[in-house]
Amino acid sequence: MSPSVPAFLSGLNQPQLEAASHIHGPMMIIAGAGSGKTRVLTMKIANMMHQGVDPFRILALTFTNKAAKEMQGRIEKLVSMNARNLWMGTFHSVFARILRSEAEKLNYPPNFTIYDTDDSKSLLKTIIKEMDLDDKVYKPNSIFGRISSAKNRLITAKEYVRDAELMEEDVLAGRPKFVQIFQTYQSRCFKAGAMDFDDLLLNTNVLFRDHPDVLNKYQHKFQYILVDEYQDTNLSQYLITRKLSAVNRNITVVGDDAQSIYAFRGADIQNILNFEKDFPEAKVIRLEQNYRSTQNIVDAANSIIKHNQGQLKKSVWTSNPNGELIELLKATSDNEEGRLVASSIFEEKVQNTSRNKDFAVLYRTNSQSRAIEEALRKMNIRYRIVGGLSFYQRKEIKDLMAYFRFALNPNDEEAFKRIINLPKRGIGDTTVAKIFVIANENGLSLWEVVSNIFYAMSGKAAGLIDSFANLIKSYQVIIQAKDAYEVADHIAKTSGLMRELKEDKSIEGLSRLENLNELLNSIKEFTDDQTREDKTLGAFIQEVSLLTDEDRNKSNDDDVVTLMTIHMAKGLEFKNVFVVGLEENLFPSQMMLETNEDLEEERRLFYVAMTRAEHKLTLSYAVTRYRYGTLRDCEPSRFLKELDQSLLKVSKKFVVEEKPQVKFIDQFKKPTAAQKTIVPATFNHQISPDFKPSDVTTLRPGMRVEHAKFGFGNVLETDFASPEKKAKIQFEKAGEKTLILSFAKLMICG
DNA sequence: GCACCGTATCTTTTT
DNA sequence: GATACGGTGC
Repeated sequence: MSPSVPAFLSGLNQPQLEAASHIHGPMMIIAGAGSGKTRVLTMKIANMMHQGVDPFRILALTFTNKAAKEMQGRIEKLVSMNARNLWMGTFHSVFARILRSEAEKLNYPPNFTIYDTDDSKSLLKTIIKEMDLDDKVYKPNSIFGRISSAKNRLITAKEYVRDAELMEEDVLAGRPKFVQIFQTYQSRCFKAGAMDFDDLLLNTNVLFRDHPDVLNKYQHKFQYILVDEYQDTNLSQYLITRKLSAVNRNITVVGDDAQSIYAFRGADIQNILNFEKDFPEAKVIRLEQNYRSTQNIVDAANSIIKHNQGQLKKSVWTSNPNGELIELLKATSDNEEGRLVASSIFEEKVQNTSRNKDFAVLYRTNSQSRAIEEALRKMNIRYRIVGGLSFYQRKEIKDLMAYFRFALNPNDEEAFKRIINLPKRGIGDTTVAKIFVIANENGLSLWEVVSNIFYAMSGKAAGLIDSFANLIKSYQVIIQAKDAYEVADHIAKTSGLMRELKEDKSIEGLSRLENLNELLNSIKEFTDDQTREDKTLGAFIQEVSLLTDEDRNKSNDDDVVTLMTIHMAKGLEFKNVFVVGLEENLFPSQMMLETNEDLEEERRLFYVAMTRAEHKLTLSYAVTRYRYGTLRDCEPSRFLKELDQSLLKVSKKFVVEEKPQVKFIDQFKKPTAAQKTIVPATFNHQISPDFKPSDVTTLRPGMRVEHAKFGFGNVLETDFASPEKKAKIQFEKAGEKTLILSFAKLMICG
């Protein structure tokens, strides 16, 4: 142990302490779910500073910018030092910053635009149209995916053309022109002074490859490098960290191969599996004690993940109490699933005085949020949806931002397309297409054409374009003189965007106007921040273009239920977690059933979802669900069968389908529970004290059984032939039911 | 050039 | 069920 162990490390367990106090040399921390990984990382950085390392020399790559900010705050408290000079953030934001200061080495303007996915796809669409290709064959979505995956493997358009194998693939796949699209896309981005998300990482690699002096500079600047969620790095990110740490070799990577869930965007689990090969002298630490979850939750999660092959050796355990069993809710429809979840939250809140923010509802796809939302709204439970359509993806926000972008970088083709005729100024698609043709044929930039339109065109359209160009020029003048808020406010008011929305009196129009005002407010906050040196609009755009929705959400302590995809939930924890939609073809996703690798990633995703829960985990599935606009039958997820059944408790809760108009009939049918449609109800079956589920394979017609929810009944028939083993049972009170035996807990009486 | 309407396609997940 | 696109009519 080093001579001076700071007091703040005293609360750590042995492996945690080892991880935090060992500063020099490479280290891999294999951190199981809930093992205090963030805490260790925070402590380790704090300890570095405590030992006298200049924060300016530390680079910490985190998964979200928000995580970075929080960590920074905690570090400052621990060492009572200013941690502002720490380089901390996501790969994308840190290297965007570096690329800006080195931009001219790559012949990019320092104020280059960052294209988001929408921009990229829209540009691809334009190119495909211009090339006169069939967009049924060349689908912008899949073209984008292929370009992205090439770039993440560090294959530029130039290299792609030279790769006979890749070209052959394209020919066989019926898209021989792919590489031309790739090349055009790349040169159009470059001409527009724009990088897409993948370019940020790719170009960092190019920068380091072609400019050894620059690489050398950063290798010496960043003497200590820490990478969180290392299992989710792709080749591009992996090479960046390996290059940067090659000199000092002070690299700490933290990760958990069991939580690798980003293969779809190029993450390579081999990066973490091979770390010891890259750094043979690496110290490896395993954090296996889970402090977050109850024994039952940890056991349940372990019972899932053990179905995967090829994991690093690691056994997550906990000394926490057993806690409650994992509850399983079965719903008849997606809407009922929502109501079951909402009423469970309601009940739990009443019984245990829980707060809204103790709950999270996690799902596989964003579209599942709607049913949950509706149910929560009806029960007056406040909630917040994280992700989905993020604030900065909303049309009105993108529109105003496009004005900002275009004024700052008038070669930004995507911004131009958005605003040239918005609000309507009589410049249609034909004219816009003409401008691009003129620019491309004469080797001129977009702005060169637009700002000198009379050299290229005449007539009414030319006049309209000219006045648009003059409007932008007037903005460019103001940008030089005023701060971000003043400029933004001016543009919002004079561009006509706000006027248009003010005239729209519909609910949507109102909320759009509100959103614009919210954007202006956040810009005001930006300029009011006293610690900020650069208050220009350009600085604002740069900061904002890499924020995720979660980063933006500052009102963290709002008392609301959180709704989000499992992907967004990574790294978070909640007292009560609901994982909904556990159905075949939804979770695991239909698209992930082809290969075993894909299926294993889905399983890891389920593992991540389960391990978010501290006290109570509830799973749910629906028997029918609306998909593609029609009601479809669903089968319970295979993951439910993989789960250790002894940890499962099939819920006694149920909700009656809403039938508002036929109440009086309901009263005869179900006198106890039918009126209140939303409040959870139970059959008043008093479960026997010695109730113990029997081995259901011995079940035969005529047997008398007890069910936890439905009470006593007689077996009418059994079906062991179909994959889902079922039994039809006549219950004394609950009526006739067909139960799936792998889920139903039945005790054979007598 | 633009507004309206019918049809097609879609849903994995995110920086 | 929602959006995005293409076609039609003004």
